[in-house]
Amino acid sequence: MATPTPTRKRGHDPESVLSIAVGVFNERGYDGTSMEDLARALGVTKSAIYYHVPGKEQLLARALDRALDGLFAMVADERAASGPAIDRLEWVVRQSVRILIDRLPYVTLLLRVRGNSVTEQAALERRREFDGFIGHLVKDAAADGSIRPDVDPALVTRLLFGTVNSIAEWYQPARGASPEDLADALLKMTFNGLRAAPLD
Amino acid sequence: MATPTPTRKRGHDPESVLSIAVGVFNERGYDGTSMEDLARALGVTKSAIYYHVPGKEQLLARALDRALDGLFAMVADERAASGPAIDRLEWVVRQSVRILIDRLPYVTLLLRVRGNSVTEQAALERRREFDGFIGHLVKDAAADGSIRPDVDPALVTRLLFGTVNSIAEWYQPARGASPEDLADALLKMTFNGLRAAPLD
DNA sequence: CCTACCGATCGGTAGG
DNA sequence: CCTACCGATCGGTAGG
Repeated sequence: MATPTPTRKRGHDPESVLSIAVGVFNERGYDGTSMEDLARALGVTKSAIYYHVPGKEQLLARALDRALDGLFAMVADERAASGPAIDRLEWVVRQSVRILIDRLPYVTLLLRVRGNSVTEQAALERRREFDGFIGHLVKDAAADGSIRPDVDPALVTRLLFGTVNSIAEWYQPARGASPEDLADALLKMTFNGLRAAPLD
Repeated sequence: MATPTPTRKRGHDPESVLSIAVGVFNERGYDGTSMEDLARALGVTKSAIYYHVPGKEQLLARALDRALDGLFAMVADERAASGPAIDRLEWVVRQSVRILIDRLPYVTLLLRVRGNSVTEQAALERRREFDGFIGHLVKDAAADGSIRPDVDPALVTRLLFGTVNSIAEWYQPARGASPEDLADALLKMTFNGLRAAPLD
């Protein structure tokens, strides 16, 4: 016989609480969101939230891990890859766009973290590690001559992933382009340039 | 005889309060900043702040106006200009980078606004107006065939200014590139592409 | 009367 | 999960 599931009248579990909470965090900002705001969004009282999760900062920590775990899983895959650096860079950009859209609310939250708490500082530290990995890849592409030599690789890294990350500012899953189309457009602009090819 | 200047022992005026406050807002987030935080940064008591400014939200409103006024002054200039759309777009990108760096703390704050108050909603509305202006310019460049036809102009607008705005995430005036060098690098990437020209 | 604040506290709300 | 609360702190204001 299966153990009977404890009765949950409204059906809230840690997972649904997290996903709704992250939505509210992204709407009002983490600091701008009170536990009362979350309670309203969940349809329960403020205190009831503490039945499901240990507290506000734990919700943030779990959300940030979702984003970072996705990015680091990709890094692990890339480390096993070979081929020209610019192709690997293109693959990483494509995967980053995919993860950003796949885990949009979590990545959005991550991109807004400023280090106001230990939880945020830990997330920033992992994010810096990810950025360092990208930086190496761009440097490799510069060293083998596959990207233009007249721009500093560190600057390219920042600008390129600034473009990727900016997608989180406006992307709406319901009526947006597919991750693939979006990555195509982004790579056309950043790798080949917006200028129409001269007709000769 | 000159009227004697009123004694200001600590030298705080609305301007210095604003500039210090915006620094703290950007560090901790607007909602994450208490008047007590501001007081500490100013070296006065919390109450003393109200002698200089009407309140926290007024500080935000004034800061956001600094950013938006700069951007709209540029729009006014551009409306008087002529020439190929792609050249005007390049000019606008260059000026946007200049303004972003010139007014870095104010633009940074603007880019983080989510509409949590009437003040923030008004700023978002002005920002959307600016974005609409850029959108038109990109559309003009697409219509006259000076930018590649295989990417949606609305998407180009978002990605291009996503790249520009992302500068606010990391730029440090002290040890950063000049606005001109930064705009050069950004335009090289987005207009001409990162790929090294093939040797033929 | 003024400028430039301070110490204390207002009514409400925060996370827990 | 709710009712009933807490220690503390929130943005803002009182008199001097």
